Amino acid sequence: MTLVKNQLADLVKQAIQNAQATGALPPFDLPEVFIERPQKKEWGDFATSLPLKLARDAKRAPLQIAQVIAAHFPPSDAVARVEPSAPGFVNIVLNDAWVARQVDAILAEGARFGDLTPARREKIQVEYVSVNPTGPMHVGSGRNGAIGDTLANILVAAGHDVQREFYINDNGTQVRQFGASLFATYAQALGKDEPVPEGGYQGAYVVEMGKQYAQQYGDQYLQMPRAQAVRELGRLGIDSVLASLRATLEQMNVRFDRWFSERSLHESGQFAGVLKRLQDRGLVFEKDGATWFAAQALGEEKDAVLIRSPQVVAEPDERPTYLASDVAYVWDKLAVRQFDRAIYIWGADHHGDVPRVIAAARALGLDPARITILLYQFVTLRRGEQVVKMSKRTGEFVTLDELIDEVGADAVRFMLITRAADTPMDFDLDLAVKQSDENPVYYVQYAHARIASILKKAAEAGATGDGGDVTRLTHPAELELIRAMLRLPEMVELAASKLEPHHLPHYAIDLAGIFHAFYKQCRVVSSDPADAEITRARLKLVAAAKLTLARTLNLMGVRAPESM
RNA sequence: GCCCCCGUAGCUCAAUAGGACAGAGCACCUGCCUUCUAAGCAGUCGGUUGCGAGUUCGAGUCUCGCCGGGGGCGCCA
Repeated sequence: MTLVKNQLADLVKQAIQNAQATGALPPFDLPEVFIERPQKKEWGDFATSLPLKLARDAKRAPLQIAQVIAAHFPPSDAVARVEPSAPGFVNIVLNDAWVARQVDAILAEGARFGDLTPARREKIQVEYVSVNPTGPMHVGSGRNGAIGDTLANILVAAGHDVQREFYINDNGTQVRQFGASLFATYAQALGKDEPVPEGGYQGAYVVEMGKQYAQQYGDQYLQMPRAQAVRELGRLGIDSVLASLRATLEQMNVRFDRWFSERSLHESGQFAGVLKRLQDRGLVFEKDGATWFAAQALGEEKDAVLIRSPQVVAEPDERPTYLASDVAYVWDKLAVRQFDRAIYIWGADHHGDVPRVIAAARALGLDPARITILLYQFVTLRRGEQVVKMSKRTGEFVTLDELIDEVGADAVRFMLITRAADTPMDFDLDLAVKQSDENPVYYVQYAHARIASILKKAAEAGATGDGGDVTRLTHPAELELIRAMLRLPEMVELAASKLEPHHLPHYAIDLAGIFHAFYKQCRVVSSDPADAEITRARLKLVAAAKLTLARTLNLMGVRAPESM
């Protein structure tokens, strides 16, 4: 479907060219025409402030330019009126009959309504969550997953080839540390006096896991060399944590195409190859026994360590830093797997790492414009006035699972994507639970369920929308509903181009509200034979509305229930 | 000290590339269920967009300074 606003932009362009041809406007280069949605209904369905921007080049007063554009506007069956408006807007009002006919167009598109055809179909990777697999997820990672998965859905709708990936941090010190903590709780479960090491993982879940391993494997890990037991328990622990992360994420409808192991970057020699490339470009040096990336040579503030020195870290496989993996990973994404774009969803606490990854990409000869690192701000968890501090090391936090249990997966996911990513979120658990009944997500889902109920009632009465004449839809509430549905493709375009999923839930609330108002004013299923035609038309209308709501909910990863 | 993000109604947040009189939900108050789901509808109340300058025809949005909150500046992960 071509976006209405793109068609209108073309018409505005033609109007200006027509005016220039007749001499009503002087010649000048046409800037890109932006069509916007005005805030007030009186200002029409669409508007452009182009005359205000054109005033200088056209050497005319803005309002006069608006008048000229309106007077030279080419005829279109979609447009009823074009009105100049002070101080220099052109307001465009759609033709109601054309609007009504879009119901048939929407129904024809079916579940694909909202899909776009991009100017260029790109191969895009979205990498999200990627939380350390050493414990349960907290709400922050939930925000990551909700944003990433929704964004991936949006990019698919926008016509791109999207791959969803979870990067598993299964390399280096933390695996051993996690393993050492598990070894301790495991040994404790078998009656040994074995304290959890300094800086180890302390949570109750570590104790739980230790007990479970003791039950499952007996004392076999006490029989082998300690270092081996620690390593094996570490990997075992990561695998079982990953399985539970996956279960939690699936509850929220967050899914992945691939789980990518950090360790594989080192085992496959990928990192070694990338290091060689950097060395060939003279961007690697040795200092104090460590191997450094010469980021300063690329304009960064500081150089950064790629491989720690043996004096500091004894185990060879624990020497590569996070940056080392990040450098190999970005190479893998853009050069090996050849994604056109790689989108990373990171917590704001990693913002300091952004310049180094970008610098590394440049150093490897990759175009940094292909990389987007989307930072989302922290979620502050409160219970009333009290801030809930979270730390995986101390094991003190509210898990995402607990939150989902209390509030529900749909509500959690909806709340987490409703705020713009760069807005720090305040999440009051008391309020969230209290308000879960009145959460906007239920308002939207309720609209969908209501339509399902109407269609069920209609089916029972033997009424269908087949052959309905949608041009009978002339009630203001009907037309407003159709106009609202027509905004879905624009929302997809907006959210995809700006990588801002939060527009979707706001649109959903809007659309649901307009449906509820329609529902109050216009009865769909009527037993009066005189209403047969309007009933048919309205059944088409609500079918289209149901489809539009369902699509919007699906894009957000939220269920569209048939009943509530 | 330096760097990044944020500050909008009592609360949680929107505001599409700088556009028109800054909008929703929650909370509060007033009405509305004999007909398709009242998890609903209609309405009331609520603002010096943290403060002060600047750029612009036009600033919540851009620039500078200040105030407040969060985060980051390791051979941690």
